[in-house]
Amino acid sequence: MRIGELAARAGTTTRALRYYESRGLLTARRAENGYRAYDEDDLRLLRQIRTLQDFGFELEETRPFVECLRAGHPAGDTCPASLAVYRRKLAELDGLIGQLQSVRDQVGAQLARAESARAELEAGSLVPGVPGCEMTGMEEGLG
Amino acid sequence: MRIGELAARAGTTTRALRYYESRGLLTARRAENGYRAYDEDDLRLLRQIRTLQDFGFELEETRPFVECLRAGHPAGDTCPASLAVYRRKLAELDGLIGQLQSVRDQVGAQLARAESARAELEAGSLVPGVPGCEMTGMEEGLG
DNA sequence: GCTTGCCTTGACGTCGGCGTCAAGGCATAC
DNA sequence: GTATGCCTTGACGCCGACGTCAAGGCAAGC
Repeated sequence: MRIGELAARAGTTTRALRYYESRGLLTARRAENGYRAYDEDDLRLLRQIRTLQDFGFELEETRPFVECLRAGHPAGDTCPASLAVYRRKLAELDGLIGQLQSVRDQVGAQLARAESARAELEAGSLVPGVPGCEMTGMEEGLG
Repeated sequence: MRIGELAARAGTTTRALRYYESRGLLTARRAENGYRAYDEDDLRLLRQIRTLQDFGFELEETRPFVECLRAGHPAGDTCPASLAVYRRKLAELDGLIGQLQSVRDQVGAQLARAESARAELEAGSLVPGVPGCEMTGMEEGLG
C-alpha cells in the first residue's frame, strides 16, 4: 500500500507519515518507481503511534512502543521500556492534574471574591462612573 | 523607575516587558534620554499580568484585567469583562481536567493490562528471546 | 579618555508537529 | 497528446512568549 492509503486508513495525513519517517519512526521500503510501500505491520505500528499521540504523548515517547512492535511483539506495550513510559506519563498526568486543580480552585476563589465585591457595590447603588465598568447586565448573562 | 528595576521587582525580564508593550499592554512614558519610565501603577499592572500568566492565562486574556486597572479600579478583576474571562477559564479548566483525568485512567488501565500480561509470561517462564524484551528487572525498579 | 552597566531598536532562534506551497516525476484514463 | 491524481523532495510558515545576539547610545566612576 502507498502512503496516501496508509494515511487514510490510520486517519492521518501523508505529511505526518513523512514526518514520522524523518524522526526515525515508521520506515518504509521503496517500490521500483521510488514510491514508499507499506504493509499491514506498518499500519499497526502507525496506529500505535496515533493512539499514544491522541493520549497526548510526545512523538519521542512513542518510540519504545514502536521498537517493541518492530521487535516482533504483538503489542507495543509489552516491553519494559514501554511500561516505564506509561509510568512516567501517569506521574506526569497526576502532577499536571493536581496543578490544574489547584489553579482552578484559586481562579474559582478569585471569581467568588470579585463577584461578591461587585454585589456589594450594586447593593449600595454605588456605581462609579468609570468607563468599562458600568452595570451592563453581562454578569448574569455569561454565567 | 526604569525597565530593569521594574522587571526585577515583578520577577520577570526586560524582554518580557518590551514584549508586553509591543502587544499594547503596559505602555511606558519616556524619559528625556529615551529610556522607558515606569511608576508604581505600572508595577501593579505588571503584577496583575504575571499573576494571571502564572495561572496559565494567555497574554490576550489578561487584557481586560489590565484595562480595568487602567480605568482606575483598585483591582483588575472588578470589571465585567474580567469576570467573564474568569468564567471562561473555569469552564476551560474543568474541561481540560476532565480530559486529562480520562486519559490518566485509560493509561492506567493500559499499564495494568500490560503488567498483568507480563506477569503471566514470567509465571510461565515463557520469555521469548526477542531483543529489547528480556527480563531486565526494570519492571521493579521504575515503579 | 576609558570602562562598566544600563538602556535603545531590530531581527533571528526556540519548541512540536505538522500545514502548505513549489516544482517536478509517474501512471492511468480518455 | 493531455488531463488527472497520486507520488517525490525541499523548504518556508505557524503558534506563544519570550531568549539571545548585534550594534550602538547614555550615564557614572576612576
